[in-house]
Amino acid sequence: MEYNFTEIEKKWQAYWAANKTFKADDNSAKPKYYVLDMFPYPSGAGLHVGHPLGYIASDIMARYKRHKGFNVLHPMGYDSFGLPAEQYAIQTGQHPAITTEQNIKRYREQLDKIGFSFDWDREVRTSDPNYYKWTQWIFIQLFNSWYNKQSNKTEKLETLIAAFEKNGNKNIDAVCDDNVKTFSAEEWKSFSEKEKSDVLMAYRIAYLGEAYVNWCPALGTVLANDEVKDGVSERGGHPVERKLMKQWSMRITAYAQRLLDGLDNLDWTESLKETQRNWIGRSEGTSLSFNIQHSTFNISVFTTRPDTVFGVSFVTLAPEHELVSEITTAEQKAAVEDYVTKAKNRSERERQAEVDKVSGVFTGAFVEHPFTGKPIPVWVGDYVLAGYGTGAVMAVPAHDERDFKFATHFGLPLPQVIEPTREHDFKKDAWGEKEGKLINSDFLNGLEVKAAIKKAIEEIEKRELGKGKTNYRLRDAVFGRQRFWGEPIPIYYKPARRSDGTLEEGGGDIPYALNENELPLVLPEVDKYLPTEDGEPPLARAANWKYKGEFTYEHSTMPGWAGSSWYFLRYMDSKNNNEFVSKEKAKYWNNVDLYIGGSEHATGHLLYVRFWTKALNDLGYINIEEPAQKLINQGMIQGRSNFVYRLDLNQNNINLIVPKNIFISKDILDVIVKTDRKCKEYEDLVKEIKKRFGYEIVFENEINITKINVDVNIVENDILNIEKFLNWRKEITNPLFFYNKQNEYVCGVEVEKMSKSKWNVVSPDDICEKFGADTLRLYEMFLGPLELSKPWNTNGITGVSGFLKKLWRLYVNGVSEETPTKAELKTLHKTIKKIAEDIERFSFNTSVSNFMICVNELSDLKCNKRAILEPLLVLISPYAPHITEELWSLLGHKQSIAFENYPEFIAEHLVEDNFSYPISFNGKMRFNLELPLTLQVSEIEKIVLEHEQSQKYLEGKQPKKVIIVPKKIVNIVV
RNA sequence: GCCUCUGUGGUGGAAUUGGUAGACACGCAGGACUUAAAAUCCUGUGACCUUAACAGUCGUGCGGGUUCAAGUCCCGCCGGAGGUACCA
Repeated sequence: MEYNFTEIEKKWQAYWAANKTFKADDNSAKPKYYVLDMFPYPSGAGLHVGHPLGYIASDIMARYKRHKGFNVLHPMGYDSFGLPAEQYAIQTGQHPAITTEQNIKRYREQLDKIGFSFDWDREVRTSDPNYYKWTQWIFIQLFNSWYNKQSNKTEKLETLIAAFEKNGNKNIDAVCDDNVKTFSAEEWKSFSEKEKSDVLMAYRIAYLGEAYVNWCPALGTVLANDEVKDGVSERGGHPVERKLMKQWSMRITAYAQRLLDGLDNLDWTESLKETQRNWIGRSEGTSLSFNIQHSTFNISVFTTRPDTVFGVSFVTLAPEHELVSEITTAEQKAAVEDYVTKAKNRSERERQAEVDKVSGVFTGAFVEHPFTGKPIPVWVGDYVLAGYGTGAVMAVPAHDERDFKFATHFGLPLPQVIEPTREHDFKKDAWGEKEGKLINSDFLNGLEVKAAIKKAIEEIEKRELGKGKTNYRLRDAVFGRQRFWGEPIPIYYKPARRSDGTLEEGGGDIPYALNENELPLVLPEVDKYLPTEDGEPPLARAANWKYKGEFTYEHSTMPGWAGSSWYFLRYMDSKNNNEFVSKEKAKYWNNVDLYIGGSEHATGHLLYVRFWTKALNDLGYINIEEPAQKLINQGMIQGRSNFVYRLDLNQNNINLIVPKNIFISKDILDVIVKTDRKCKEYEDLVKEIKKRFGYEIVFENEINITKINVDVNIVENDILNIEKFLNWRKEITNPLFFYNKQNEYVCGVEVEKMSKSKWNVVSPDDICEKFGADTLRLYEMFLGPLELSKPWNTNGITGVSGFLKKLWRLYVNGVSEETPTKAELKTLHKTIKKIAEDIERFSFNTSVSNFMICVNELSDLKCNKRAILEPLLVLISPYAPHITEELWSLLGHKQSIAFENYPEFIAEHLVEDNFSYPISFNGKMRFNLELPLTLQVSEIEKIVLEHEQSQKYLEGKQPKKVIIVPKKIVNIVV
């Protein structure tokens, strides 16, 4: 009987679906195991072979844990809101819901072919109103919450309002906007509705605030920091500007310290944790205030180097700093205004591109040095960022690289206050290291930098010039998107009214959240997916879309990360109509035990999901502090592009009118180029062309070659299939292929990202069709360690498919009930041990190797014993589920193999009487010697030294030292 | 610049705690079966030198070090990948 994978795989996929084999149980006595793949966005291009890599690994874990007696939750769904579908809708007018539906269908078909053990009953889609109802619900909870620094927790807004009513805000220690004024209980009570709303807005976790945002004109929307790479949008690569806008935002900064601390207990890769740490960017320092001469204003700066305070030679403000216009003198006004306007209008990209260019302008104003009282000039420079710290720095050019550049550019003094610990040229460079002794610094003189920092902070605090402070680079996350295809933000606006109920002219609008029972706020229909003529988001086009027919809804939608920030919770209870997740189910499933996905989500999704989890935890809805305990980043599978090389005769050849389609095999071309055409291959080529076309080719300079991408699906092991090639490129007529000695056309190879335009996309469907899903699964694992990026190439796939055939052959002639031999048991139990170790450390590539070794050995032993072959099937079934199910049923079983107990490792089968010792002399292995393990070390030494081979290496000398490690090695030092 | 990871045959990779470097697979070479091909099976395969056979020398990016013993640990350098960057 032949191994017919097509039939087998279809049969078992249907069986699993019909029997709901992988349905997870919410009430089980078994221990739980939650294994999750990062939410895929269903793109129009479908899956390529890189996508399933992580899914296969997680599926192996899921199936393995089922064998191990766990109740496994292994769900899948779609992050189905997003830009590409909307861009497509703009181009075609087709509703994104329709294209999304089609794409999901295609994804599902592709996923089904690979034989994953997902519990599809729990599927979720972020664009489904039944799902986004709860995303909106969570938004409302965050809108109605604030961060209490005293309890270090998110709390409901009622506790804050109650406190305001009692004592005003003077005892409140909250994470809030900087500009909140202090008020008493009486004042609070006297505030109008609008005033109260404005005050509360400064405290809410989800808040409407004015901030500099990343505005992307081409996409017509704002973007979060992690959606901007190198000054352009991550999706589409469009330029991004900084723009002051009123935007819905999330106060993630409140969680900065907890997000940082939480990392220590997570089982994530060090690099991923480092990326998050850098992104959060904690730095400790102090604020320090500088009074402006002849003025009541003062400039507060943030510095991590208060020790260098006596080295301050100027103060720099960000162009956006609010004091710039206040303090600029009349003489400098024109120059400053000019500079500020220019700086503000520069795009992010220009700003980054010109990092090395120093620019700035003097304001004409001076501050007093807080300790010496000396006047210090105030400058404006765009190397100071408005959004970080206070938007102002004290510049210490002798000890800070950036200040140094600025100072040397404008000829400002460079007072030195630290004695470097090694030779240093202050004319060339700043001494930025936190090492050395303080000089020229009054009370800090003689101190080491670290001690000086401490002392300086003490002194600053004592004189009430500032306060020790910790800053974070992390910014609040912009939450509104001026786009159509996203969750509507469940907010409407009421015009402000006075306390007597009359409309306040010009009082603005007050945002209100919808009632929970009014959710979901369904995405309305629009005539076009574009902004309105006055630049309002697409939702403003929706006709008659008003709250209670009267009040305007918020027109921006939520960002892509909203739905994915809590989906791991929804899978636990995906059908719940009353809650986003029930407390009991959240308690049972707790968090994700294994999360697999790409490292590109390090600063986006993985930070946001941790943030939402902490907030929901604080509010008491769940009892989970971190979403995923263990996380693995699977590597990227790159494309492996193939090329053909066309000889270009147009320019350099004296005979101009010759046929164009001459293709040279890569190996021959390499020889020709390397020898500069002084080789037999080139002579042959010239002859061949002459023979075929009647032309003598001559090149004056270099040989001209055009490299052409060729569809990798018509190339096998880098050998071009000529017939398919000509079929693919019908326009090529009368071609000449210049082959190598094997009469083959060898293609060139380059590793690039997998993409349609490079003709290097390989679909898993093709592999499934040609080799079967089990081979695809094994091969993707066999390719190398999961975390490593590697190019896709099918060169070794025959080895894996051969292995499955060999496995099949072990079973198809029937099994015997005889007692297995010692050798057979040894092979089996060796494999059980290895595979268990491999899985526990996620080393799936080595487990495939170990299966091969096992099957090779059993084939050599001609093993057909049920007692060996049955456990082996269970071992392999997580990796190659279809073939093992089939063989399992051929062995007479009526139930699926999926829940069979994992075979137990019995150590005694591996016990050996002898060990083959490698005998080394001076660390060099010379020969092996098989010795009984019962021997004492002294006996081993005696036998080894007396061995005839040893005599040769001893050359009659006495050994200096003999090292014997039992069951490992013998090393003799001569 | 900084941070993280990484460097092993012709190729993908293995070597889990310092203990026989190159498992397993591809490729290649030779052989069996076949009219032939495919499929399958067997043998060999790090480099060098040499042989009838044995044996020998070198070898995990480069240079040092620790150790009886280093792909593995330490120091310095070089290359590759990813992240991040006027964050005061």
